Amino acid sequence: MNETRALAAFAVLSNATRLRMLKSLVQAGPEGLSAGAVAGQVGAAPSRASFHLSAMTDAGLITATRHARQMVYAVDFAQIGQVMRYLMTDCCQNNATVVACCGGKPGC
Amino acid sequence: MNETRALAAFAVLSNATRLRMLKSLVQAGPEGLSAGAVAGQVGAAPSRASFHLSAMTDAGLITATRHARQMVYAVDFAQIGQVMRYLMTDCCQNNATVVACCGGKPGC
DNA sequence: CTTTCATTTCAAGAATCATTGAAATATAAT
DNA sequence: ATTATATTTCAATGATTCTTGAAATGAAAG
Repeated sequence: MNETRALAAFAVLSNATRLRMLKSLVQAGPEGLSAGAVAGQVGAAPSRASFHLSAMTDAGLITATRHARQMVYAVDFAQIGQVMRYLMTDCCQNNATVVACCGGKPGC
Repeated sequence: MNETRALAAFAVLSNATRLRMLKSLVQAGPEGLSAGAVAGQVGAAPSRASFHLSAMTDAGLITATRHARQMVYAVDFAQIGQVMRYLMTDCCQNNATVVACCGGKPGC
């Protein structure tokens, strides 16, 4: 994970439609969801869903595989972990407060 | 932390100038840095630095306090922790792979 | 009270991003 | 081959965002 990739990841996450798509895909788990299913869950037109799913794929946050005549998208959890790690370590220098929040401390 | 605030935070983090400003402010620690010092460190014109620092302040990632005739900005580590937590928990449902990355596992 | 220093605000233009619907592509079924 | 389904691509439009330099504001010093 470098700065360029992190910036691309944050850009993907800064859009409401895409963030909801990510949540839908997280819920779907490793099986993933078809483009049409994602579009349905977030209430987006097919072309709009495709546009955003491509952006997420290009940024490396999700994977795309064809399954018969549908495209199936799934979250790349390791990549998201890398993004979080970049923010925690490269940006925040493992600041204690930040680390504590991620460690699941209730006070945060 | 809710979706709206998280989106604003990601938008802030998706710009190279702002991400570098954040890194400079992290290095500066709780003392913070003046607007001019931040501008100097990232090589930005005063108006441009002010624009981005305002965006970061509005998103809640940094704090602004006047000190004589200069504005001093400092990272709000708790807020950044909240953003990370939102991504880990609300978006990724504490997925094991994501959590492991943040826990500092070397394999990630 | 004028000057100086630090920062912000403003307006204009450039650049990027998002949305829409129509057309095109890819795959499968009849 | 034709038809149907799923998705992507494309072009046009609209909406945000970014950058720049000039002007305005806030605060301290002479």
